[in-house]
Amino acid sequence: MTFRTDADLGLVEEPDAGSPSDPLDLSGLTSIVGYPLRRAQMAVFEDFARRFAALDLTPAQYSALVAIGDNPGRNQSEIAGALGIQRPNFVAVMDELERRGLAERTRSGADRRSNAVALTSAGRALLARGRVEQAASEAAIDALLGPETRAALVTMLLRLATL
Amino acid sequence: MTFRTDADLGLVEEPDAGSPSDPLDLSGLTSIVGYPLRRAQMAVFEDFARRFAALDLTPAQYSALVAIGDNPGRNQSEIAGALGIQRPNFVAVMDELERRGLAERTRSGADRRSNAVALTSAGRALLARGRVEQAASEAAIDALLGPETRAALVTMLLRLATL
DNA sequence: TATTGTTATACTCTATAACTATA
DNA sequence: TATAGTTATAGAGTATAACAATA
Repeated sequence: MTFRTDADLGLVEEPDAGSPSDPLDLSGLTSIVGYPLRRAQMAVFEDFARRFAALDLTPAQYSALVAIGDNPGRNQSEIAGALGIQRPNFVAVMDELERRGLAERTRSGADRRSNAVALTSAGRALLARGRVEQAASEAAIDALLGPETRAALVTMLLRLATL
Repeated sequence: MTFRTDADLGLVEEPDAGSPSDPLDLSGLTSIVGYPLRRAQMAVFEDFARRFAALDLTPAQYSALVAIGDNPGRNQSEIAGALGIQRPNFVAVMDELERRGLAERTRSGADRRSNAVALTSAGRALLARGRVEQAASEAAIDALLGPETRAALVTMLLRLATL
């Protein structure tokens, strides 16, 4: 397995910049991890928004569905903490999921301060549709990078997240 | 060169989650590019904020300094477009850089609608200090991933940004 | 006293419409 | 009419303080 390590992939200018003038020199930015990281995240999240528009799910909502579905019975703080979402901000996420009948909060018997959260059958059904969309998104990235490189990228990003 | 492709790097729970309970199963998220991408960006941008606090520069401000410094005489729209920043939002960035005496707008003679932008000597000096901080940041990532893997990561991210 | 869920709030980032002055 | 810069504004996303209920 080989990786091209020369920075110039013809990405010196935006695809949607619009201006027909000479491309700018962004070599001072494209080589420093943080900048390509931001640009890649913008592209992937735009792709996510397109694919999940029909399901009306934001990244935060989808990640909550996955986390709750794979960890039923946990409380809000645990789910929010694992997702890196502040507890106060997760309240609105749960409010919306509950309003749409996708998830439920039930006052825990053991500790009546906490809400055990779980998916409804509608939530599980929507999550299943989301996983199909997500698989298509990964397939598109596989087509762009190759499956091995995509897997290596995920490993690198998870390690980078420990910085 | 080899890359570990197994997903589990012990990243199933947040370092700062605080809760001493069982770690949650986030395997449904950590394998799908978008989620590790977001977490990595959060970590790298927090690192950036720490390193650049003394220089009082946000990522957007630093990227603007680099882009202007490497492309003197271009106009605002070209710089903003290349950075993926909406033109209206770039006005405030330039306002602040100009207020701090780091950059200047000069009405172009050829087309008096446009502002040619350039760094002042103070801007060039601060940019030089920023590049030193940035090099230290890259060195920290090198220490975490290894230099070859870091370079491969940058290449992958630039390609992913074309999705 | 500490913790869970919650409210309120503020601050940043981002996106769009519309204005002005130039072309 | 079209474009560069600008203003105003609205919507996300994210962060902290403080409160009520419970432990």
